[in-house]
Amino acid sequence: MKKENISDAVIRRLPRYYRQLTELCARGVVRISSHSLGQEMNITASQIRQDLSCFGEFGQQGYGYNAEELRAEIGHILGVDKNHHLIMIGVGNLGRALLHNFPFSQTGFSADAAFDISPAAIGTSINGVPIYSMEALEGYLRSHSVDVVVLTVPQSIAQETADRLVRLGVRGFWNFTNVELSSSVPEVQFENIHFADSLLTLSYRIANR
Amino acid sequence: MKKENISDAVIRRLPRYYRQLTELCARGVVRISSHSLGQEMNITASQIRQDLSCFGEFGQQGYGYNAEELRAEIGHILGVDKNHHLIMIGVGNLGRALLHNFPFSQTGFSADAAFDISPAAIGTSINGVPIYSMEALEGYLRSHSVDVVVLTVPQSIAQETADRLVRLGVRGFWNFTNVELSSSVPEVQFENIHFADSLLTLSYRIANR
DNA sequence: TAGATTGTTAATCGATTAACAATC
DNA sequence: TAGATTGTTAATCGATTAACAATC
Repeated sequence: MKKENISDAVIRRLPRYYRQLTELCARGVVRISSHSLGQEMNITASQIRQDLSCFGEFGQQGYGYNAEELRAEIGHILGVDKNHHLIMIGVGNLGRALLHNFPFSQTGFSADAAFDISPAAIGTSINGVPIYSMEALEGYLRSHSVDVVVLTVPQSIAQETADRLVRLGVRGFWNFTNVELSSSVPEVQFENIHFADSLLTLSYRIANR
Repeated sequence: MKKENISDAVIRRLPRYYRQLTELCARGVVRISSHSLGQEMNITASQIRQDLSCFGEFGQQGYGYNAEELRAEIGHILGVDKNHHLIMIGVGNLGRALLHNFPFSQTGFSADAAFDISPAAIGTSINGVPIYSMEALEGYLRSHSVDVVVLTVPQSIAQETADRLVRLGVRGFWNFTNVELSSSVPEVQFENIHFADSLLTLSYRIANR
């Protein structure tokens, strides 16, 4: 029975399922039960079946799930088969690293452009992604559709940059600025990567294990 | 009343409290109640008081909390006043970006060394952090104490590298490899930054907002 | 058919929120 | 003192786990 409201915890497990199934498929596994998938992932079979039941019925009694099929279904739920358009604001070390290494296309995104204030960077491109000046932002967004902005700008201008982009119609932010961003426009989605928060939880755990 | 077992959810909120309090202190705020802190963070006052009560009593009835004091207490719980030693394995784009930009010292860590296989990189240093060859790892760990290893190596060698380090005594991993690592040594702690998982949850949300 | 495993309902567990006596 | 706010206990809510009828 499909659910209306799906909890954040469920959504955050979906990419893990997808990752595990991708690996199983690569290993040539054709068929997998919730029980054995759970064993591989350290999760109960119940939880897997509950999670999946939020989105539909993908298995078969007495058989389990077809790995390739389930992988495709979860990929579809996550949107890896979409062609989302993405731009990056701020091309420092981290931005460069992402443009060089992150598999945007495998996750359903096409990295179309980057923007920076550095005169040395403007006009060049990284891994095929052209870098424009920050002044070109308005013009670009008028003529291109952008689903997600990767924010890799300095903390000091993070919120104002986000506000500017929201005014231009952007509704999804992948936020690496370590600033808690917010917007008065309710449908705007922020996904934060807070490196420091992550390391601090590790710091706590190594001291209290 | 201090608690024995503290849930992961609580621990993951601590850095956010710390971050918010740091900002409040910078703004010159001296005194803060759980209620007003909660408003700023979109969290209930109850939850804040519950969370803090896991670690001690830091407030005063009728007054609230001294911002600077509470910040210091939470910082202490997280270990920002420790001098943890950290090394990095794999100095690609992402590793470089972290060495250049991440405020290790502000989080209680000293980045002591990095290791890579690239002959061009070995012998150089980044932001004062020397880069050694992977063969030097055993010797280094015999003579230096290392609390956390930042893993920024290719996926294909992630698990074997982790195993090698566990054998050498490492018990904390900050894992950027996008591989689900595990160890048979129970006290080993992994903290994962899975960029793709993060972006995929955003992909889901912009399609289902 | 018999065995296996699903999807779903019910039971349990844990985390969040509310309430309030204690007290600054 | 009166008002405010804590720390903590109790109530609620939601998420995880267990159970099981349905069925491949």
